Amino acid sequence: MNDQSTPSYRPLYQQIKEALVSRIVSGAWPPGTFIPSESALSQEYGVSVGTLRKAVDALANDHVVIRHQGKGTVVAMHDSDSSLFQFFHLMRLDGTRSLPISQVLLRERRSATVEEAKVLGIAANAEVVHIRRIRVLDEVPALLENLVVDAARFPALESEPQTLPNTLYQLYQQRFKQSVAKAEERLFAVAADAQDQKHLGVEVGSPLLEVRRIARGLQGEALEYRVSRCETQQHCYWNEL
Amino acid sequence: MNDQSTPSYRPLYQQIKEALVSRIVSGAWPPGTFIPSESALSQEYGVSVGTLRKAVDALANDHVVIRHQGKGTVVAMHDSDSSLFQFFHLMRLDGTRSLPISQVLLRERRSATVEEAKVLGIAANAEVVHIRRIRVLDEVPALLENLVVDAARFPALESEPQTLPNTLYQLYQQRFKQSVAKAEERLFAVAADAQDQKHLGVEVGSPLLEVRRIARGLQGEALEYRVSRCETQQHCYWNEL
DNA sequence: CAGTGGTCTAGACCACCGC
DNA sequence: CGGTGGTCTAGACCACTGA
Repeated sequence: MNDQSTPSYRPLYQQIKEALVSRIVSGAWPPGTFIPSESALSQEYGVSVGTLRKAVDALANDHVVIRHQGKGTVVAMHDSDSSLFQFFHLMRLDGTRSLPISQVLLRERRSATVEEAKVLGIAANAEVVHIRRIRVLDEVPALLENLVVDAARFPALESEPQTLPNTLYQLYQQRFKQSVAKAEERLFAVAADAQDQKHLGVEVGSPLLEVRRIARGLQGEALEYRVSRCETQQHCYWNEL
Repeated sequence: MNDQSTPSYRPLYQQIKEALVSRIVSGAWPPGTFIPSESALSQEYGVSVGTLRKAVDALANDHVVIRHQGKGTVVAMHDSDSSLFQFFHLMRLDGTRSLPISQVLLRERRSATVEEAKVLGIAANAEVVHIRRIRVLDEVPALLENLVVDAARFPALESEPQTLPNTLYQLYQQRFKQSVAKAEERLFAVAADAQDQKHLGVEVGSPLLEVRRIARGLQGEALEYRVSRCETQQHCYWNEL
């Protein structure tokens, strides 16, 4: 919900939500740390607990923060089971899900294409880091991923760390202080080309599911543009409405 | 009264939410009608306004009900613009969306297949109504839909009404008192067959997006099983994470 | 046990709608 | 103007956690 049409009046809890987000973005509360208790925060901001709760509720709803009754509220990390599957919608035909392991095929720094620059919101000839990898599920190549990020936002990603982790968003968060908070995906059915044949072991021309994802940070900035091609004999893309 | 000392603790607002849902399901508040005001309902249930609000908030979040500040809260109808697109995730490549018009190709009553019976939760040889239609977007055939519903739950749907409306969920709600509240979709990439060629005008073997949807009612019962095949040259499937 | 988040209350005031 | 939902308060008690 994003209407800035009425600058006249803004609910307190929304202002506080944004204040909390910027404190997280600033690095004052790194992922994995517990934020102050609700009563402490309500005193700090000079509002009632109920109002502060509404702000934190909104953050928890956006998966920015995770509540734990009796313990406290922790800034979401991209390695907790709960958030691992937020951006991974492939599942086996029987409904079970697990994360694929990955094998990097290409990793380079180059100029952005027109499309990439537009999606990432960077200058026309700015540099990007391009990673291509294949992801293996149940010992079968399931996904061929191509992703680009702004090289200025992710410095030296083309060479460091030497080996890339399975879950890149975790790396983005820990090494580059960039948390992926939401994403938009557009899905297409496409015909496999020679590259798909080589890496996924499918016939040229056979149908593949192509997922084009724009991953965004806590404040809506585009962080990554990712195009994945997936075989849907063993797996499918799952969605709840 | 609010005693109900349940063995396992359940928050009051959840109990009230369910009470409200069953009143909607029972037909006491048909879609489109305004439910009583929050203060009236809080008195009726003997709880504070805040607690009742939390119940209604949950309903609004599930799109069961729509709030209108200054007017009241209305039971969701499947013809309001806001809910029309809840279950329709196809959009043009430029991001705009509109609803397709439809043309019925087949409409019959027959025995359920094993898969259909399992999905709909009905007996192995129970009867279903099967509707096949083609949906046209921007004057181009975009979707080939096949859907089945339990014939017992939707009596005489195979023949009445004589002409089917564009938005079937509206018909389900108005004529059969069955509101689709949520759905699960599984997406696949498939190769077009002769039937797809005939109706969508694509080459046999060309890639299509297949969407298999289970539509569920207010209390989770499977109402409809729908398999759609879609051309993704002009359109794509859109999702937000 | 003290401290956290989760529920619930009773009331105040504000923004909005329709008459 | 009265009635609706939306915000906010101040405080109580409950359920859960960990030392």
